[in-house]
Amino acid sequence: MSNIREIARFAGVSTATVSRALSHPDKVAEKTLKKVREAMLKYDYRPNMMARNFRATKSFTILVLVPNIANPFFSTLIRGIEDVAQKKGYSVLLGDTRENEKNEDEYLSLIETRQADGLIQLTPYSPGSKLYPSYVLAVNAAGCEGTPYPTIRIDNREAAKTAIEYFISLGHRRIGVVTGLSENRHTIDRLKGYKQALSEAGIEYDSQLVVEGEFTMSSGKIAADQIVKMADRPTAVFCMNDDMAIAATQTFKSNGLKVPKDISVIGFDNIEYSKYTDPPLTTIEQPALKLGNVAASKLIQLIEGETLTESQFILPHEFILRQSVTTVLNNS
Amino acid sequence: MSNIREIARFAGVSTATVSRALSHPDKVAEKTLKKVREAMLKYDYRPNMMARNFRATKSFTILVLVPNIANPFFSTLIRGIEDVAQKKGYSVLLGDTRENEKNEDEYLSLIETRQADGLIQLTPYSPGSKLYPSYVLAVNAAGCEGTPYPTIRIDNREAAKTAIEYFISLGHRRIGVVTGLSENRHTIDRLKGYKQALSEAGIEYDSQLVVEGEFTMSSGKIAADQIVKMADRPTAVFCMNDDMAIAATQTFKSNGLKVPKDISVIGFDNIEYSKYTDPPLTTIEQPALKLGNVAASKLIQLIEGETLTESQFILPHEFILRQSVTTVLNNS
DNA sequence: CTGAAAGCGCTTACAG
DNA sequence: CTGAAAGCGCTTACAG
Repeated sequence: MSNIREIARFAGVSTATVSRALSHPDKVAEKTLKKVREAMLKYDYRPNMMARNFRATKSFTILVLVPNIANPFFSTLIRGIEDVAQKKGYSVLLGDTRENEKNEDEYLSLIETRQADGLIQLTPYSPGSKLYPSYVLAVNAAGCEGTPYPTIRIDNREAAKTAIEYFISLGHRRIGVVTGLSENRHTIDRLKGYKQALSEAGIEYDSQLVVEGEFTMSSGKIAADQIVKMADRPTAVFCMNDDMAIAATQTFKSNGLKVPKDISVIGFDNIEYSKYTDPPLTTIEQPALKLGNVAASKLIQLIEGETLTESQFILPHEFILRQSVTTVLNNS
Repeated sequence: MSNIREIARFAGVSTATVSRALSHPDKVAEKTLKKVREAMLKYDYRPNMMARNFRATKSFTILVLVPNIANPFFSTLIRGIEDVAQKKGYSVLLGDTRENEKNEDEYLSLIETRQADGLIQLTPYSPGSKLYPSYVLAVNAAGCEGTPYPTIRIDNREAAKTAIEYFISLGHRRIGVVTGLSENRHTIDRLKGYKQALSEAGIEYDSQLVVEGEFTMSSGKIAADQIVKMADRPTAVFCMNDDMAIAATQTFKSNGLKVPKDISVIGFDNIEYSKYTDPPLTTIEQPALKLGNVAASKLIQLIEGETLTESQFILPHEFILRQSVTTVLNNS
């Protein structure tokens, strides 16, 4: 717990020299450097980063706001953020908002009070619902079309469209969808893709087939229960994330339906669990780690004063074909 | 981006008074308070917490080190930590070590350099493998027997024993176990429970039935593949976490075994996914949220100078009976 | 109740 | 290459 003054005294130099020995060793004479280093070793000196950062008016910390850290898509993404942040000397402050505005505001104050240099927002707001003061740098790692700040994301509309087109190619005409909350931008973008695929195939959009979930497993279960009871049940269901798809699949099965024979399912995210469901889940892969990597590196660029050449970074998604989908039975 | 001096100037008072208006409003005259508050509003003043914390030589930040944030048990636990931390005015710095020592050392330096006031370590080291300098306060939220610092945990040995005893009560005699890495303290404690249950039932311990995993799904799959090929295959398998149990179950099934008819499975943790496997997984619940709550509140107590009355906080676990276990077939 | 002053542990422009 | 000095934005013991 020694400070720079003690080291200076012991090494017989000024505090300025000790500071230089640490930050610009090339500007210090070899002999002096040696003395200083010995003193640091002897007194087990560690620079006080709170002082350093305060002096530099920079916290070297980024704030990550996540709606639900228990969802592996988000936690993997966070891992991607951390990898880059750590490499570049930044720490990650975590804020699990649980989609609660009060929580979120409290976390955001960390930025206003200079405890974080920038923000990576993982909740996709509808544009304008939350505008950040201009001195906050924000990157929306799992963003969506129309966000007011730089965004890293996949093409959600296109990805959803691909899923629906695959159903259609196998003969499905009644295709259900389990969405997130209707105001969620992911929901909006993915729903666009759903509608577009239907329309291009000449299938009429039927709002009865759209069931609102909340991207949680329990909501997936509730949605599936609802679908099971439908008079004219869909033969295929697109769930807007894997958590809901996993819960829905199990719910269908426990209601006596066979997946995919009676009802096909496609998820979204490709979390690791989707590989181990029965049947293994066909899904859309979001490159979670990569999204996090890019988000962190772009945010750090902004923090360090560079300007971004683009404001939308669209990473490729991938259609992951497994066994939860089959051709529609010709029983209609 | 104004500072306390500007506010003082505008309000016509000293910086000391502005500071007091913020931290000890009761010590400031009503009229003065009003002037100061107006100035703060007008200039959109936010105190610089880096300066405040630096001054107080306290970061109001706790560091959480987690081996694998993609595992929902850990991410839920972190949520529990955050809830309490936020309430008490602390921020959570996240360090995903991936069980890599170099990563971990880098994160630990955040404490030595005063960027965090304390540490919650979620990786259960074998005692002595990592000793922290005495000025670091540490709580091992998912700890184990024999850790050298205060620990919040369940009784891992007893929990594992319960699982095995349940198998035995249904007639199982050849009981396999998929462990974590053998040096992991959780592995050690849970293995003790396994052996104890066998021994009390007069069943001989057979090391052939112990397969080492790494608490990951992929390792669970590998372990299951190995079990499937065993000449004298166990009729029941205890997996030391749900991730491995989920992967093992699916691997057994894709190898043509029926779960639980051909092979029974019990997991550990009770992550949400375990409810939606087919069959739903019988498991041991760890109170993840609660573990996090208690860890955070104990650590903050330590940081704030209180002494802990105990050094081991053992929270209750629960046996969760679902459908992945059945009586042994009388085919032997 | 209020202000002048010192100080938290660093860094850096300046002068030598 | 090195040191004296000023300053980052706060807080608090002290005096009034």
